[in-house]
Amino acid sequence: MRAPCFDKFGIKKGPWSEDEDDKLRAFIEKYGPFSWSKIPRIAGLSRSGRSCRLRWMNQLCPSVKHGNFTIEEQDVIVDLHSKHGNKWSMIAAQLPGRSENEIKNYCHTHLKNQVQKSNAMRLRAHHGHVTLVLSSNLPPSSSTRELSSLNGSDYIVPSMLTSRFCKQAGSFWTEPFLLYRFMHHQMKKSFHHWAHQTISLARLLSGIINIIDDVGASGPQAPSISNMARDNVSQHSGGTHFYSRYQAPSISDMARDNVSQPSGGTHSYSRDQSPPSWNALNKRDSSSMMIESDNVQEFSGDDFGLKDFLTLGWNANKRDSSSMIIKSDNVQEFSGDDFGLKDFLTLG
DNA sequence: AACTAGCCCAACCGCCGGCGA
DNA sequence: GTCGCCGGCGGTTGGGCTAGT
Repeated sequence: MRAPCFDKFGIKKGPWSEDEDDKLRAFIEKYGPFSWSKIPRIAGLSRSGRSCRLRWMNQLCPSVKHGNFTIEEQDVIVDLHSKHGNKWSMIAAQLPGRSENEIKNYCHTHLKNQVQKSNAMRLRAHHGHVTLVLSSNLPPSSSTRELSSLNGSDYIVPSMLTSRFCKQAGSFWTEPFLLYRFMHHQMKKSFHHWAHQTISLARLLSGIINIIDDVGASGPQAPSISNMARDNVSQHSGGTHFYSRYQAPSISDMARDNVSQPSGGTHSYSRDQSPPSWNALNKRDSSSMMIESDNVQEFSGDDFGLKDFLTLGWNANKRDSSSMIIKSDNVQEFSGDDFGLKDFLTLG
């Protein structure tokens, strides 16, 4: 909060005192907000009319609700924002008791944070169901505090699982809020539908949770992303720090170069004809964005299922997220020519 | 315990449109 | 027509607070 001060006209700025609040409240409750420019003088406040208006509208008005947004309110915000953009007053009009400033602040913090953390996903045990929501694509500078926002029931899923949902990711980089809308209104719904309709997959997902839970509870902790950044460690695997010179094309590069997302078994990347290795993909940006498959069951099949994938030594914990959290004791299995992304994708 | 990073949010600011003189 | 005032809107700031190191 800014320290209280007076401008050259003697107008006070900065936080409101209780006394000022009382004066403003008493005045408006008695006379109503008839003229903001006159209120401060008549009410005996050394404030600008605009300041009084803001204070009343955002804090003092009895109809203003304070506290966390409910899930329903969040959904409304996401939906309306996706339709109307930064029309805070319009959004606020649909949320009785919420000021536009509050909604604006909410969007600036929560939604943008979500966008920054956009590429991997996490599984969440939720009312007995499994839901899939986006988790973090955290840059190396991300603080552990950001990571700590994952709650205890969030589990990180190998990024390959996210691929099914990334076909619609093309606009993520140009219109970030679409991502959030997509998260809540398409992905979640889509995943519910998909998970419930695919019995084997549902079993698989349940298995993943159990595996991750077991491993995460007792397994070794992956290094924090901040520590990895500090140590210039690009990837952690089975206790060994990987330093690779190979750089997979970043998603932002792909967006810049207008490279289409690989999809449906035609997995290609025009800037680099050889498919990047799984290892390399995990290094930068959202590897999962580049992994695409229409046939998710291939991950649960006998030839090479996700369960096998996990039991090959993949591990996860609850501290970090996205690919950082997934480590492998057999990472060589998934890199290089012997088992490249292409093979991985075409298995089935 | 001290330090750091960054989240949170109240409050400020500039801009714009409406309206009356 | 235009000038100034006012209120509304959206963007930005800055300091408290807190979790992580």
